[in-house]
Amino acid sequence: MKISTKGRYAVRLMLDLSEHYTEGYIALKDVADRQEISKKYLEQIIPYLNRGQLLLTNRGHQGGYKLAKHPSEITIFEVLTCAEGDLAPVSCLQQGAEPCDRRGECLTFPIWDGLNKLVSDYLKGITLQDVLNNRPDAPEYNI
Amino acid sequence: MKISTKGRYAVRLMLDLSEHYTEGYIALKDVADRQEISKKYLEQIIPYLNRGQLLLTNRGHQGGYKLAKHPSEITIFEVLTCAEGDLAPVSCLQQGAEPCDRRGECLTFPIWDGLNKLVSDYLKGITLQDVLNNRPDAPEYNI
DNA sequence: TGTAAACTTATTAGTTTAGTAGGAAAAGAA
DNA sequence: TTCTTTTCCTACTAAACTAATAAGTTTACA
Repeated sequence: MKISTKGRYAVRLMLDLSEHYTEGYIALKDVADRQEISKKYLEQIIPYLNRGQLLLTNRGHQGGYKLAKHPSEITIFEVLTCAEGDLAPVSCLQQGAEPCDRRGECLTFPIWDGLNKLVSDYLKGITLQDVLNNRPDAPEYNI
Repeated sequence: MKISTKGRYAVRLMLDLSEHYTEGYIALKDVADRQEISKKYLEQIIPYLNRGQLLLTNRGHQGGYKLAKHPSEITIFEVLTCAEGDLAPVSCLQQGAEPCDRRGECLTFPIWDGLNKLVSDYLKGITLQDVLNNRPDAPEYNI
């Protein structure tokens, strides 16, 4: 039931971009320095977030990344599923999975199904903005 | 966020023993046959459940396993934590973990903390008996 | 003494994790 | 044009984990 560094770093990257949302395109180097994460490793996580259309990119000099939507419009669920893939606790619950042979007699299916819904709903209920607002030093009004 | 076969098989093993709770000691071979799980693999999962004092054992001829408590007194949470270890989604939330260097400034901690509580409470709220009662053909009163 | 069961330890092929490494392509600046 | 700074892309790797299989030991009933 662990979340890998890929997912956790993706969330931290997106939160860092949220904190600097008004500052235009942010170089990955700056995020890596602030978050103390290997820039080379972050570079590998970026494509997953791009595939989910969560980022805007500028290449070359003064280039960098910017959130494709306002922090209040991006949920932790979106970020995690982009980075980690389907969050379903068992493979038979994954999007497009064909039902397993034991499905009819499977006593455990409802357990995992319930767990999946619970986790998904929880993570869908938290936006990047929500996390920022929850900072110890959060201003009363953000952005 | 996957649950491994170790955890899933542990739950199925415990549910199988729940279904035959009144029949004394059940040989692992029978569970393995019914559940279509390698008996040799189940043998390796047993020690985890034993460490959690979830099972009673009889060795030798006519031996087998039996739940140490009534199915209504064993939760899915207990079974999963025995088999899989701490279910916390991030290592800094694990039992006895020392707080990480970035704890003070970590924006993501509350996310994982909330997720951990949510999942734990959900799984603690489901007993083996609850799962049996939820069977399509469940009798009105069990055991 | 035979047999059926639990118990123990070792091995293994394959996959995943968490990176590191090296360079190509783009684009603005000098 | 050339330099520099950035993203982008592919390959590689050590270590750990997963999901078993295998071989044999111990226990205890018949």
